[in-house]
Amino acid sequence: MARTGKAAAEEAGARESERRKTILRAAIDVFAKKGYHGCRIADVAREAGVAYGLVYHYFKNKDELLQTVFDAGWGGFIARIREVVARDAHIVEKVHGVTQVAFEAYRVDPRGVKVIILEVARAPAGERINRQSAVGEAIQLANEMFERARDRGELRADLDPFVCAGMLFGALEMCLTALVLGLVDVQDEAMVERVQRQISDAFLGGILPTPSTGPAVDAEDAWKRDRSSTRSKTERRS
Amino acid sequence: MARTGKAAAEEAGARESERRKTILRAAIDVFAKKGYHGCRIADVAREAGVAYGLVYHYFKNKDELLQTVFDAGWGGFIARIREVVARDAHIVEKVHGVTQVAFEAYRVDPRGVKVIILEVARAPAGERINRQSAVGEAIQLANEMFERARDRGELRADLDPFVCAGMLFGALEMCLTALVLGLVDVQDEAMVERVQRQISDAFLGGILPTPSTGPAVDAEDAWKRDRSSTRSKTERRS
Amino acid sequence: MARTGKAAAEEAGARESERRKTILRAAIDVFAKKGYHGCRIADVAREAGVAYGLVYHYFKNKDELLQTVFDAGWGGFIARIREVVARDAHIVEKVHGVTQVAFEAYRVDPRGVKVIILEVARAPAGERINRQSAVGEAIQLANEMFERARDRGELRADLDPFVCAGMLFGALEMCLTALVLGLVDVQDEAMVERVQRQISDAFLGGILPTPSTGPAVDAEDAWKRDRSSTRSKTERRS
Amino acid sequence: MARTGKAAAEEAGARESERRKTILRAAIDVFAKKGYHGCRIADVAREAGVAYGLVYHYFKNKDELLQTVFDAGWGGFIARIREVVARDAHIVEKVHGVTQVAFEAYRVDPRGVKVIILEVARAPAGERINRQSAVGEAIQLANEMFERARDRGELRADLDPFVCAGMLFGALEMCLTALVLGLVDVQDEAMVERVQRQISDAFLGGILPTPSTGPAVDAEDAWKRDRSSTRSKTERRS
DNA sequence: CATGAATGAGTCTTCATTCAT
DNA sequence: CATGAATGAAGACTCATTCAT
Repeated sequence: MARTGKAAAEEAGARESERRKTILRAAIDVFAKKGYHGCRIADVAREAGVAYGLVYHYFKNKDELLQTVFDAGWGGFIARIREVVARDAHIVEKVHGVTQVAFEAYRVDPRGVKVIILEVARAPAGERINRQSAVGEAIQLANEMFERARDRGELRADLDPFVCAGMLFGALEMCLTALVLGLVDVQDEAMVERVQRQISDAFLGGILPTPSTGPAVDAEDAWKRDRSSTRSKTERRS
Repeated sequence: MARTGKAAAEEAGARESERRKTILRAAIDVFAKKGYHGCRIADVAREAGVAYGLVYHYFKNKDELLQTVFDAGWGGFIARIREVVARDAHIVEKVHGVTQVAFEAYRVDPRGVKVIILEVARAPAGERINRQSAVGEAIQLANEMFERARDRGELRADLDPFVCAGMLFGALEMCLTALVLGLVDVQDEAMVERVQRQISDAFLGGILPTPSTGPAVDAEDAWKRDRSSTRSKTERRS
Repeated sequence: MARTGKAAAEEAGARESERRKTILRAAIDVFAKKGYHGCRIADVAREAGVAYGLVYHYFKNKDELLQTVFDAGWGGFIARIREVVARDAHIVEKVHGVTQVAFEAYRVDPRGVKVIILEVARAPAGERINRQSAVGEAIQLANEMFERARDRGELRADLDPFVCAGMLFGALEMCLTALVLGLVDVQDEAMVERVQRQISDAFLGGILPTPSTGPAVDAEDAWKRDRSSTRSKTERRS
Repeated sequence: MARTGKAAAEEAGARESERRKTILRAAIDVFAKKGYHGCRIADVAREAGVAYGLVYHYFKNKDELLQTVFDAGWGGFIARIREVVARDAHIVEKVHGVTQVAFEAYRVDPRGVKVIILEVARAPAGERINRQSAVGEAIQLANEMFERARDRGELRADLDPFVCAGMLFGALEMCLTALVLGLVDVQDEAMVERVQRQISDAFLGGILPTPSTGPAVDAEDAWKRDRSSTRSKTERRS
């Protein structure tokens, strides 16, 4: 092939990739702003500054667009989590690592995280995206991590690894949700940093084996005394 | 009581209320099965075994249906949470109380919880339900709880109440999500009980003030040594 | 059930059927006027004087609409043909019967016949309607008819029943096409009658066993003499 | 001939013509396979192994593509028919000639014939191709042929030339349709030959003047006795 | 109260056609 | 000539909502 043709092709390829990225970026922004169901392809096209039909040149349909957003974002996230989990390190380091990955994702692309959390991470039942490959996948991964930690004696003996996994990701997700939804004024980077650190620390404080029995003892008694009364108050939801 | 007009009217009222409840119940089930956007009014009507248009007798529109599901479920939940928070008790008891409320809701109506969590708790931006009255409301409530606890010295000094709130609800929500999505085999009530207990304990272990410095110290060092390398690995999202 | 409810239901049922028929009729007319691909659902709705969406209340989609037109028209046609074929009668009577059925269909609903012939009878390959259940079905039917006639000695011995079938339906279809397309001025009913009679007669004249060898003999010689020259002229289609 | 510039130009021209033919051939095949409306330009391009836009270099638009297919195929067909009609020969020879032309077309390019028959010969009303230049044109041509035959006394006196024309082309078209649609196993060339011969013979048997009154007489009586009953059975189309 | 036929605005999706390279 | 990215008009289809009975 001639030099020109090749160069042109490369340039075209680059431009194509450019366009595709533009559209994907626009989709993330629009999804973050109006939600998946609340936006039209036209919105994405307008946001991307391209013609209506071009979206369909790069993506089969609206669903695939969301899928791609999901795959790119969540896939990268999971990959980094996996890398942390695979390390041969103490659970303390791993928890810090997971937390770091989650917050770094937020710092790099808060709107992307918003879409992942709000639209796909727990996509409503019956939707295209399999939740077991989203939340479930993450939990499974963390589950393995905590299982190994337990086997190495790095975990409180009375805790199920699966519960630890749920708690860690739950804490991360909910706190990021709070940031994402603007429930917390994220004036400065320091604040985010601070939240991140607290999550790691508090979580670890709860799951590491405690040499001394700790302070939870008497509290437990208070709880037991109160429990039945609380329970009886529960009614069925209409 | 008279058995005449008044009784008839009551009976009629009761029957109406019955219908309404039937439809609401059907809505919860259908939302849980196919998601809010994935179902049609016709689905709700079929599930309830009533005629198409009857849904509109009892509910202004599809949104109000979801709102009502939300209000009934979430409203009740929040009310019970509020009751727990209002108690003059140690934070340990309160945390146990909040956890108990959440799990009791799951035990009583798992599908209702599913809908709340998946459909409305963090309804995508631009949707009818104000998220600040969902997740935000709960977090705010817990925030106050932890603030008071901090003021009473029941909380680790280095923790923001708001982070504690996020962590608690995050842990609860994620673990319930796991149950709700069937990620965990919920063969028996004992398993649920066990998960509930672990969440309380682990969470409390992380947030209560520690008399002894605890075991986290050397781990922290390991973390600090590793941190920068982890950080540098973060790449941009496409 | 109360008298009123029943009457209302019946009335409603009748009205529904009425609407459905109206739409079907409109579809036939619009298909006849603009062709299946050339018309929009909106055209059908407008022609029927109903709202857009109502078409979808009675028919799953555009295709089903065409299918229904086809089933109603062609199904009835085939049924009548089948009745004629089943008669225990001389092939002469049967051919007259088949011809009569075809022309009667045209007299009763020329536009319906037009749609059947132009749009579905030989729907282009890859289309929804299986042609083998259209043209093929008719030919198969006639084929059986002529097979029996041959067995009874009512057919020229040198003719394949299948060819007879093709010739009969071909003649009918082409002549009806001519009428339908307005290639012939159909001023009066007498003209149509006349065409019908001629088709039967000429066709029968060609397929009935000839006592005397007839006049075709020397013609055959002329043909043979000419044949090779004609053939050599054929070129390939680009 | 020089081997320089002129040859190069010719070669270029030939190559262009080659491309054009490739595309046209691809169009015929794709139309035959999926129908005109059922295929996209992309399908044609893929089949031809050329780029998307190249089709538009050689053909103004999709319609022109079909038009060209039609013109090439039908035009050639009509031209040959015209040649046969123009001969100064007995109607017997001419009918054999017309039949021969039709079948030869099928032998040379069955898919081309398929497209002509299914897609354009009776293009639905409102379509680009004027039907009077397709079926109508052929019928008109044959009409003249039979008119002349009638004037020369070569035709049964009671037949309209126009009906003869319709019957001949109808028989040809329907039998070719049967071949084209695979309704008949066309294992061998002999079968096709056989069908061709039978059509000519049977058709001629029906339209040539019969010296003796022939065998149709009593059949006619049976028909007349039966007719009214058949007629009364006609019902309305839903 | 109940019913479900009727309405029609809102969107997705397709695909012929153009155009810059 | 060739390519295929870009355009956008056209139209099928959905489904929330209304309304007459």
